[in-house]
Amino acid sequence: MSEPAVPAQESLAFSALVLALAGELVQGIHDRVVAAGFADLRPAHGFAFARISHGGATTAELAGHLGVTKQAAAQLVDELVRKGYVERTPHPTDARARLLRLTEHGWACTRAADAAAVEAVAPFRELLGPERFAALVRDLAALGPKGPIRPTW
Amino acid sequence: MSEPAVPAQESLAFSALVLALAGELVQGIHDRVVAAGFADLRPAHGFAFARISHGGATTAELAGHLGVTKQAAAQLVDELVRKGYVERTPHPTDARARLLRLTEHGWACTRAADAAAVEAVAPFRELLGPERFAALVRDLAALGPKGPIRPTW
DNA sequence: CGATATAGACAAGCTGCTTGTCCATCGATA
DNA sequence: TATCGATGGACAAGCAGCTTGTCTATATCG
Repeated sequence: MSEPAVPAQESLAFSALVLALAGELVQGIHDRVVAAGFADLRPAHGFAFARISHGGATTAELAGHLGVTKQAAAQLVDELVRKGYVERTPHPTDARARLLRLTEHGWACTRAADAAAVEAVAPFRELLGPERFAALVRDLAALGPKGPIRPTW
Repeated sequence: MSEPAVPAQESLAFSALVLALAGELVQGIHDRVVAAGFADLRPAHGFAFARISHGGATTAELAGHLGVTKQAAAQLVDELVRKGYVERTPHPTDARARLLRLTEHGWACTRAADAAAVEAVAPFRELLGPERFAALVRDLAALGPKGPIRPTW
């Protein structure tokens, strides 16, 4: 075995770096979103917003994307509806289902989260410079990670 | 404002990619660790192992690193002790504190987790090739993310 | 038209984390 | 050395987010 000693170190460093970076991003984004006035949300809600804003989501569908049970998703949606971020509208073709849609407040939060993400990433971008940063994003994209899908936080 | 339109897109893509990648890594590593026979652990334990294996950790210290309360950390340590991964030893200079140490079983798990991380990263490494992957790791390291420290999952 | 699957809701329960309180011991200071 | 605030750790109670299990209404396929 002992052949890939350096690659192993590199791979370990890679996962540690990605995990550390993700933690820092989550924290940084969440802090800014809270500071922007959306203090009644937690990081985990981000993925739900992403899916709902994409359109065509039902509660069961959302549950699948978040990797949780329907009840957990229903509870989360309930909370977001109570807080005015999401509304349930009748589904055009399925009388059982309810189509989820962001309210204006929900869209405002989404915009704030996007701005927060850009701000949180800005120092990294400046650290590497535009070219190297662009290359970094390109290489990360090339890895084709299959899923925000699962929150895991 | 509208000046940084493309950078904004790029920054958004960056955070989305890092988060997606982190989720995939967590899942991939955890699955392999479970498959290696350590089924009684959850992803969140990883950070605790990392800190304890580093040496010199007490429960309160661990709590700080994990970003949770002392009680939560104490509970987690209790569980790891019960399951045979960690042992509490007397602290050499502080009669209040207990020094945390991995057992042989704990070290075995750490080795399995490292191997799992390397395996989980392998496809990415092959996708980019050794040179581009090394450059990627170098650039990520240059960002100097300050903390595994906080689990957030 | 009948059988099976699915969207969503209701109920109960568990687990991981929190806050609050307490004691023993440490470190600094008088 | 005696005292006092700070700290490591433990105990207790409570909460929030998630789970499994069950039910109804509707959809879809034979």
